Amino acid sequence: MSKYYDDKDRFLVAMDCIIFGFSEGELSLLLIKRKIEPAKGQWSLMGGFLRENESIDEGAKRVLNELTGLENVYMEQVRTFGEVERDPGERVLSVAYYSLVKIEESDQERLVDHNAYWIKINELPELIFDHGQMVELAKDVMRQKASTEPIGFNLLPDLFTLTQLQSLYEAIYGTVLDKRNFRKRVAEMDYIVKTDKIDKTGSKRGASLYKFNDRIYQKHPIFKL
Amino acid sequence: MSKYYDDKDRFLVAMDCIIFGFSEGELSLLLIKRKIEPAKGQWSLMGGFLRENESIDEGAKRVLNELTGLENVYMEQVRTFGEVERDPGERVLSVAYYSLVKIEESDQERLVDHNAYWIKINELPELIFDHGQMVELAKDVMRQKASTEPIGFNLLPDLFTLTQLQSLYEAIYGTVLDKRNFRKRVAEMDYIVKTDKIDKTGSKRGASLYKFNDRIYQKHPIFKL
DNA sequence: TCAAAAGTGTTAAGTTTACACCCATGA
DNA sequence: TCATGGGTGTAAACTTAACACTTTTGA
Repeated sequence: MSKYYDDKDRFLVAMDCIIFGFSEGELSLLLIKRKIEPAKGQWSLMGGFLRENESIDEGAKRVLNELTGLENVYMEQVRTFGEVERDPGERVLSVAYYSLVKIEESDQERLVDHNAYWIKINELPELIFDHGQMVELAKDVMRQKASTEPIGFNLLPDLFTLTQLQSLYEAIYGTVLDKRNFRKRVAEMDYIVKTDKIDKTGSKRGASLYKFNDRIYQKHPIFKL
Repeated sequence: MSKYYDDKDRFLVAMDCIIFGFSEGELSLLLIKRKIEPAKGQWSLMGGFLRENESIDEGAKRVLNELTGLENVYMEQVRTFGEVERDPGERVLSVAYYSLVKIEESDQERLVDHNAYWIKINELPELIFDHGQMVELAKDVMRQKASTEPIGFNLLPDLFTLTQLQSLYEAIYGTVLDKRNFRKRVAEMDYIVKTDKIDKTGSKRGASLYKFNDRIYQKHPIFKL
């Protein structure tokens, strides 16, 4: 099998997932209270080991799917963590991925099985190993990406109000945005399309529901929020 | 040794280096014309395999040092490439790093030993495997970083003229910049310090030499070019 | 009828861009 | 003396930020 590289070291490779969700005006992460060694009882990211027959992107998707049951989720690699002693049990490289999911769509039973909970991003517990570092980096990378590409819609229902959209971006940036300026910019993006549906759950008056149209976006892929 | 992870697959892990240099107003990459299999005779990035006793950052530095003899070089991880068939010989994950070096400082003999050449970035040959993709991504990541953090100075001599600095950023962005606007912005960065030295090699009149003062930068780490 | 969220334009401030000439020197 | 790169300021265009009131409706 190995033609050229027989004498080289080989490594365990894990994928760890920073899973973002959005609800009640706040970003959350899906975290695991570990039921097994090592680090039993402590909080960690969902992770899993890479297999021979899959790419690391596929591996990350498999790990995410195992926990949430979700397919076709937005995922992006953050980077690989490779300190020698990062896992005290044994040397493991870990490729960190972040993903954006709609909280309501994840499979509740699987979350229970894995002892997983949505934790608000401003109330994160201490995490094992270097998972805290992974989360910090993932937040930076996600924020940067979300400001220039329309990935935020992955965190919202297919139909959303402008108030929800603004609240999402306020959570991502950690700032308060001006409603009129925000809506002015949204109005310039013709791929954020107003539907004739009204959401009555958020207010008595009701708010128009919008959707993101990727086909239109692809024609003029300019985004800035 | 392995306490928990006995049944998991293990992988060869390489570090591949996208090595940027700057001369004559152009960015170049240090590329290898391979003398060994696989892909003998083709162009590739400098790479090497990760060892048990080193972190991936250390591994990348070792690989860069082996080729150039340089230490303390600016390096940043780009991301990990992990398609199953990316190396047709055998499955290998590769962590791509880019580095910024001063061309004159690299050890000429080592370059010859490795069959390495500086190739202008607009004249790159086809590269093996997914190295072309790595280069494209590294360019994006480097450009982005160079626009918001003062890493470009790693490509210039310690003393440089404003014309050289402008020419560097023109090469990084692939655009022409306005001389007066450029100098206005440089003047606002008090960590780009004018020395009393004059460079006479670039013009008859002579141009003031400047240096980057990291101590001052750290006090107000704001950079934008 | 009133509380609560939805919706809507204008102006000032700040930032970015465009642009042209004189200077110093060595050949 | 002249060709070459070094060095300098201002005004217009554009972008961003600040700001407050009216509408609708269910309780």
